Amino acid sequence: MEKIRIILVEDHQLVREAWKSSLSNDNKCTIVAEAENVKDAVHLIKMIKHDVIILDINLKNESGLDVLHQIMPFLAKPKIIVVSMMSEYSFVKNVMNLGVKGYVTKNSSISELIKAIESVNNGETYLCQEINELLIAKSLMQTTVQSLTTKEIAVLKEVCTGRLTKDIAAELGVSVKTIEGHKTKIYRKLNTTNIISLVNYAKQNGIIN
Amino acid sequence: MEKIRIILVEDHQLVREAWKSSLSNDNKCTIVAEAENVKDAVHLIKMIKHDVIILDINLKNESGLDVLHQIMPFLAKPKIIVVSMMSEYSFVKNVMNLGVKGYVTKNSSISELIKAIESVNNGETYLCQEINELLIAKSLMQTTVQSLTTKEIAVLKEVCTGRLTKDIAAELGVSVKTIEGHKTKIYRKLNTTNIISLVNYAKQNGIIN
DNA sequence: TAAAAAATAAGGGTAAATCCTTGTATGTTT
DNA sequence: AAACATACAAGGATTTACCCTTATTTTTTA
Repeated sequence: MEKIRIILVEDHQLVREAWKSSLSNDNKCTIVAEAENVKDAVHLIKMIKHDVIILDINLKNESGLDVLHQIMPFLAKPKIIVVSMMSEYSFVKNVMNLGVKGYVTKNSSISELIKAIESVNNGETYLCQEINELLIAKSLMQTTVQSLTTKEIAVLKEVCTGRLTKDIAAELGVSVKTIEGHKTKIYRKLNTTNIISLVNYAKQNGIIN
Repeated sequence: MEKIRIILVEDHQLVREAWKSSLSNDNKCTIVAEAENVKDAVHLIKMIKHDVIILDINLKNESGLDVLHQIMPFLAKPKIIVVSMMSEYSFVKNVMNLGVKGYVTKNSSISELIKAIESVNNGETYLCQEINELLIAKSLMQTTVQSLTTKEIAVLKEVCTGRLTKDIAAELGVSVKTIEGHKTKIYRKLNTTNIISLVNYAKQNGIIN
């Protein structure tokens, strides 16, 4: 039987080596390439024949999301498993909407990762236990946060850098009052009154990294 | 020859299992206990006979620093290796000052982790390549940030939660003007004018997690 | 396609944050 | 011990942020 060919994108060498040894023990798959940054990952994915991509989202100073955005247009039937520390609903949702087929948190076991590889390789979708439970809980509660508009997201991005309102206004070419209005709306939608929560929300939803 | 007995504190099962298999391949050490949260870690460290503790600092919703604070008073000659994503100078410095003997970033290789285990077990101190280079660079540059006072750190902690100045003032039992003064001083010392940088500094220096 | 509902833009008023300055206390150097 | 430096506390003045309201445009829905 053919082994499943895997490209591994993970910045921490310690973790990468460890996974490699665990996966090769399993004997059903083989790692054909490794990358620890966005540039290498995109290059290797385009060049090397593979079945499944395992992609860590939290790369050093970069985001695995960039890898997704850059490679998706080039792949016919992408079989991508995202491995992430994030287990927030909207973050998972956004990632899955990019066409990812598997989502495994770092709290999962090796056996779950292997299950994910096999499922995704067979064309199925796989979510780890933790995320499955999260989605069920979420669909039962339905306390969806009112989603932000394009302008609001643009403003939120700027706010999260710590810029002054007047500078954001200059940057986006509108009045200070307009930006303040957007901010008020953002605060109301996200049901908070402080920047820290805004930054956390932005991080959890992949608006910033 | 006796194997080195290791207690492993790491919240991500995926990483924990992977390390376990890598370390057992090495054949010089054996993992006698594992923990994935502060409470279990402290308990196991007190109860189980061991040589070296491998401690991940970034635990889910908790900090490995708490483990350090809680166990240090109970251990005679603690042989602790911290594994962390953090490679900021002052964070490393603070951790080492708590009596840690080894510091390995997650960018290191398995062989570095094994070297660290052997060194620390022999009573030596071990820093991984990355941190070694960092310390050398730092000692050459000497662009030390003016350190914060006790009050300033207390205020910074509160500021990082997003609380209003007047609430912080009430909490600490001083005037709003006093807290504002502290904030101005903090901004000046850290050479910035926005909260976001403050939060980043606080995170990097283990003031918040 | 007309009506309703948001999104965008901005003014006015108030609360909060920031900076500058002064005073007191505590600690350090020579 | 006197001179100096630094930490802490708080007042005054200005800037910035926040919320409420209104007008115009764009998008949804009936």
